[in-house]
Formats: sequence, C-alpha cells, structure tokens
Amino acid sequence: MGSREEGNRWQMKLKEELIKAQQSATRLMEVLHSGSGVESLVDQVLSAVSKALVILDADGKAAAPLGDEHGTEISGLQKKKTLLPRRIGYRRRAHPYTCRTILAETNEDGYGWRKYGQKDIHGAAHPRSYYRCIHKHDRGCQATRQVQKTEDDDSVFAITYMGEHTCADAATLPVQGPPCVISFESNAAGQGVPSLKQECDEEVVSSHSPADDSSSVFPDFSAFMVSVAATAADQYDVTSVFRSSTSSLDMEFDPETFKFDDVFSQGDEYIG
DNA sequence: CTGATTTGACCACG
DNA sequence: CGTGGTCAAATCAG
Repeated sequence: MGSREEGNRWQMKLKEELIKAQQSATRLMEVLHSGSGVESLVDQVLSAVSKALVILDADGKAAAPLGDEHGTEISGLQKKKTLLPRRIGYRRRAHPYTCRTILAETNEDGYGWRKYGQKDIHGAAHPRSYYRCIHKHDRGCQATRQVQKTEDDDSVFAITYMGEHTCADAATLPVQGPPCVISFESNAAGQGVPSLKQECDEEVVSSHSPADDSSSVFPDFSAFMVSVAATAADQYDVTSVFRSSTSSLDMEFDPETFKFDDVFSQGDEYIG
C-alpha cells in the first residue's frame, strides 16, 4: 500500500509505549505481592497505554478498511413488519454492574443462553450477538453476554459477560471454563472501569471518535491492559478512581512472557 | 406444537 | 443524529 515505512514508524512509537506499559505491568505484578506503590505503577501503565492509543488514533488510520458493504442480501422477502405500537416502559440499563470480557475459541461456556438480538457494529467486521440467561424469566437471572468475533482472528470470540448469574444452582454451571485466551474482570459501575473496547478508548483517550479502527492491531489488548491495571487497583483498593468490589484477578496472562515483538512481527504481515 | 432464532423497529445515550 | 442495546413478531427447527 506504499505507506509501509510510515506504518513502521508509528508502529515503533506504539511499540515503545506498549513496552513501557509492559515493563510497568511487570513491576506491578511484583509490587502486587509486596503491596505498596501500586498507585503510581497503575498510573504509569495507564499513561503509556493512553499514549499508545493516541498514536494509534493519530497515525494508525491506514488499517482496517472493513469494507463490508455486503449489499448482496436483499432477499426478495416482502416486508413482514408493520409499525409496532409505541413501546412504553422501555428501560435501558444505565451501567452494567460487572463486566468481564474473555477471548475464547468457542462461544460455548456451559451456561444456557438465549439469543435475543444481533447487530452489525459500526466499523467492526463481524456482527455482535446478544444473549441473555435462559432463566431470566423463571428465576429472574440478569446475566447477559455479548459475543463477537475478533477482527483479526475469526476463530476467536470476544465474549463480554454483563451481570451475574443468579441462577447458579440451576444446573447450568459449566463443567469447566471455556478455553480462554485472555480473561479479565472489571467493575463498570458508576464512572468506573471500561470493559468494552470502545468504552475503553473513550475512557483513556478523551474526545475520541467513536468510529475508530485502531483495533486492527490490538483488538482487545489495550482494553485488556487498562483492565488489568484497573482490576489490580480495584482489588487492592488503592485508588479512589475505581470503585472497589470483590473482583478477582482472573487472567491467564503473564506480562513477563508476553512479547510485543512477536505481536508486531505478526502485525507487520497484517498491515499491508 | 413448542421453544429457539432471526430480524427490523424502537429507544437510550453520547 | 448516529450508534448500539433491547424488544417482540415472524420464522425456523425439533
């Protein structure tokens, strides 16, 4: 595409910032065991990730054309919907109580889910599916989840769980967890922690355009980094920014073994 | 026949 | 006003 070298340049800048974040995260992991100085490290991680996102936003726009105009499915079906009566009492949740996003190779997790919607997400290659617990009505279970394929790997699902199962005894518990690639948990109450990619961007980079395509390099990693820091802060109750609750550091991620160079060498193939 | 899924409309939010 | 989350009628599948 011609702009290969420019791409390398902003990748280098991005890489620098992310390596900072990596180093800070590594130290954070150490500090978490001693229990002091977490706040400043979290700040460093957030700062580095924020800069990385700014770089992505400013320079990384060449990626992800996402040209799915898909105008091919104009089925000859006649309009079957007439105007519905005005829906009253429709309430949308203000903020999710808890959000937890995982990357999994399957959207099966052992729970019983009922699909209630699907949307094409602006700027995303794949539609997002919406599920709620099958026990919503008989047990009032408020758990919902959103499932979307990640953009760089069709075989990996990004599954966001919202709310908690209040039907835990209903024989729907999974035998064992899904094959998570990455998992993190956060508390998104109030002004709290972003859990979805886009919310994360808005949180970290203020006045960020909603139509971002920065996710082509790291679909979920930036959100993940922020959430790692936030979750750590949350768990140890060291900042007033994030509300505290009982959340677990649930991730299979080791900052000491994660190498950005590997990611970039792969991403280099992607960003043509 | 019954329950699950699909799909377009409705509506909240930024 | 655009986008995303939810609703619910129509449709599909067992």
